[in-house]
Amino acid sequence: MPQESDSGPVQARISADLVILTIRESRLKVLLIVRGTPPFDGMPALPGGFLERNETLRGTAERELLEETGLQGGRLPLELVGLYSEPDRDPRGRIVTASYLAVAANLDEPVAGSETKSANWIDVKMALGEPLAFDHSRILRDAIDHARTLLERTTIAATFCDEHFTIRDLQDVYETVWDVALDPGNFQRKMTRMEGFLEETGTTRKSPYGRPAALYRRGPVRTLQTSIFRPSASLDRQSRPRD
Amino acid sequence: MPQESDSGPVQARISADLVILTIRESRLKVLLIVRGTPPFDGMPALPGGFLERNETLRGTAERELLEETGLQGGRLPLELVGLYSEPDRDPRGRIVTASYLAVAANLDEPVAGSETKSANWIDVKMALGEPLAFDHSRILRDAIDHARTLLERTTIAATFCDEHFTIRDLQDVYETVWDVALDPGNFQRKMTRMEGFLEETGTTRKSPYGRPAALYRRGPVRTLQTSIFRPSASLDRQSRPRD
DNA sequence: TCAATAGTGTCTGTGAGACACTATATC
DNA sequence: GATATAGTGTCTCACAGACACTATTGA
Repeated sequence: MPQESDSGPVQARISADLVILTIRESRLKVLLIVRGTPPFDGMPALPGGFLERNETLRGTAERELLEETGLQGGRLPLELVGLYSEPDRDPRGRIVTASYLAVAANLDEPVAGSETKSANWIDVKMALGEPLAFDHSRILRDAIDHARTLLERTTIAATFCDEHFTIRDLQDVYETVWDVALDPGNFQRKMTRMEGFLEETGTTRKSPYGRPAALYRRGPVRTLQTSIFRPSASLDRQSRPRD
Repeated sequence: MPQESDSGPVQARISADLVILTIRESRLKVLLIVRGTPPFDGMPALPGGFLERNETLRGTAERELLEETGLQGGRLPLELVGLYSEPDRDPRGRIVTASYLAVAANLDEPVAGSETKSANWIDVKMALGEPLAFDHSRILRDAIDHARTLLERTTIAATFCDEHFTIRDLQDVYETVWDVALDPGNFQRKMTRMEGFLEETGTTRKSPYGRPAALYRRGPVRTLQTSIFRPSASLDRQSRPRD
């Protein structure tokens, strides 16, 4: 039986941490800040902030996203991924954290906040390989997994692109996030036949070489009824290794 | 600009509310308690409890599940569904609630706790039609949606069944939760060909009439790579934001 | 012309759904 | 025998993947 002091309801501070993903130079990047205050002073961490009096936790995440990237979170899909509540996960005291996933088109360099030494887009593979503050390595890992699944079941891939994008742009998103190679012909057909994913703009975009590609914008559909197949999901399906 | 008293970090109590689903008499049921204390005294509500000093929020949910049903939550899939953090959602003060989904085989009648007038299995369609305490109607709705999706992508359907079950039992789960009719022959083939979902027991179970059915137990696989197709009966949901 | 990228045609294998059929039980 | 439930065979259609082909641009 636990001691009296070890049980009973507890107050806590609640924070929202953000995993903001984008693609730059065909690499999946995550926005990491470098902490400027203890604990973990000088270590990379996910951006985040505490729940305030008159907001929801999603509001906290949107506010933080705006501060870090200038993006209006209300217009982006902000996905709840996980909840982290281990009693000793934060040396400052009892802090429960929700993680939100945001996916953005190629953005300008972020700016460091007041309590932050710097803010940078870090290659995800690199970010997963180095130690992060708190339990942020785990939070990041969970969010990446979540993003990969969202690509199968939703149209979120389009939010990695600019407002007007080509089908090849979209294919790059899938290939980068899943780290696989897809057949351009089959991908083309799949996307154009999928009702509501894409809307034609009637315009094209020139390439330095080759035939200009048709430009699309994101269609109204958000969830797919028939999921986009993801190759090499530990199955005997042959997928060419990438590069 | 907000007033000074309206902003700034805030402490909160955190609770885990449970949506415990089971199937009784081919109907999807949810465990609802009737509150015995204000606020919402006498109203039906989801069971739940507050985060305590030395536990995770999942631990809170498992403790509550054990108290309400006698089930060891650690051995059941307990799925985080949503997070509810509107500032005025609870008249007692700032309370942030996480909802967890639990799916159980046909259980005995639950017993009422100390602050609870009664606890009962309620038909889900009925529970969605009557007012519940707090924002529990929304929490319940979100959890049902989540359960329907989990049936497509995981083997959670088996947790609605007893340890040994027939393929027809499993089909009943899908039909009840999705509210559709499936072809028995095709369902049979689909399940038996799906690697790792089912394990043969070598035994059969007699029916009052007809050929005895082979009994299976749940296999090791938890997530499906190829989702079980859900007839497009009620695919009316677009992604609703959860806080 | 060639090289490069966009996009289409077409074949093949797999799997879902429809539904007829066989198998095994009770009455 | 009839009836009910379990389970299989088989046909068709749709779609994913492989890959050859056409289309449209710049050099």
